[in-house]
Amino acid sequence: MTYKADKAIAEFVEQMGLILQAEGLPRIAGHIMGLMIMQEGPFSLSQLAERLSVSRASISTNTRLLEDLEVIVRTAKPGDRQDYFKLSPQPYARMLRGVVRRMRRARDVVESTRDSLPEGMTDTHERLKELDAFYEALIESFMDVIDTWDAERERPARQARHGERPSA
Amino acid sequence: MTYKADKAIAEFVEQMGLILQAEGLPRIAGHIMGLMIMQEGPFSLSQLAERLSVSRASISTNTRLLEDLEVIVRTAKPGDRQDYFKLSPQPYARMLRGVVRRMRRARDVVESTRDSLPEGMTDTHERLKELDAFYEALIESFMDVIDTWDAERERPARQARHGERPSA
DNA sequence: TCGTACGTTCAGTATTGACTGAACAAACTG
DNA sequence: CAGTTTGTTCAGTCAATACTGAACGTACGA
Repeated sequence: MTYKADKAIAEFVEQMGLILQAEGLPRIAGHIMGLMIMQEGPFSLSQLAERLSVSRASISTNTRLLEDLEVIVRTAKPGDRQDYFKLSPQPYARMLRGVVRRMRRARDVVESTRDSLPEGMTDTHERLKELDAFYEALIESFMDVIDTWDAERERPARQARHGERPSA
Repeated sequence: MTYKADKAIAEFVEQMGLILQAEGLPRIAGHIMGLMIMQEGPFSLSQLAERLSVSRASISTNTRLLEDLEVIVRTAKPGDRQDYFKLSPQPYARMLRGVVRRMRRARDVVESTRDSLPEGMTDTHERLKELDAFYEALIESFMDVIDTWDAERERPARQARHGERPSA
């Protein structure tokens, strides 16, 4: 019944490509992430290139991107010169941190605009304050989700921790 | 001191263009939104085109886009055949609803993949469950923010409600 | 009914950026 | 040392899409 598994993997990889693309990331980054969710890995750069049928150059740039986003980590196997990649622990929470950073920048724009506003534009001031408050609420809400996830991680685990190869 | 105001408006319009663009929307949509935050309006299609120095065609498509996102509303002035546009009440909360919709679709992908998974891939199943839970938490968190904003609106106001011109 | 103003849509253009292949640098193997 | 393997980077290509100008349909006014 490996056929069903392969089909499910292929479809999910494709879909994650589209989902990540909708978030403004390269499609291949989504493919990599999707594959790693479906199969634990770790995968070498060449393995990823072959598995996803894309150039090693693309894999290189996209793994670096995902590494910057802290979604994946680069690991090494003893006695092997290749770099290996796998999902980092709590990859989604880490990714969310990046979103929060972007949102803080947007909020900063709003605030600096508000500060540079001449007197008398009280109505504009009010609208900017509303937008500022909205960003604030959103950021705080995100942080809550992240914290919850991190707390989950702290609990040292009644099950095996993610990211450990099973001995079998 | 109108110079300072104009400069602040121009800069904010530009920045909102970049911010919206980073969210995957057309830059001009950001310009429109930015202008409407800085100046209450309402603006006619032609006014927007001239004010932002872009074609009326672009304004037409982008106002329709923002209208679909429920960020702006189309209004009419008695005795004037032109369409006028202004920010809708709670524009940001409404925009957030769209994000939630997108996220629900992503979550659906995860769930349907999980359902179509053959027996034995317990590890994969686990990771998909984690992603599913993450989406769930995020969606719920968003909904909270939206509800808070809506509740704020319900309260008929100790202050002037947004979107109403103050008499002063 | 003709003329005008308005908004939409469509074909074409330009820009952005994802992806590739090739050249390259560094680290290992013989 | 020469030869391989591995990852990165860069120039070039291709596809997606934002934006424009023009043509169109519609509704209003004389």
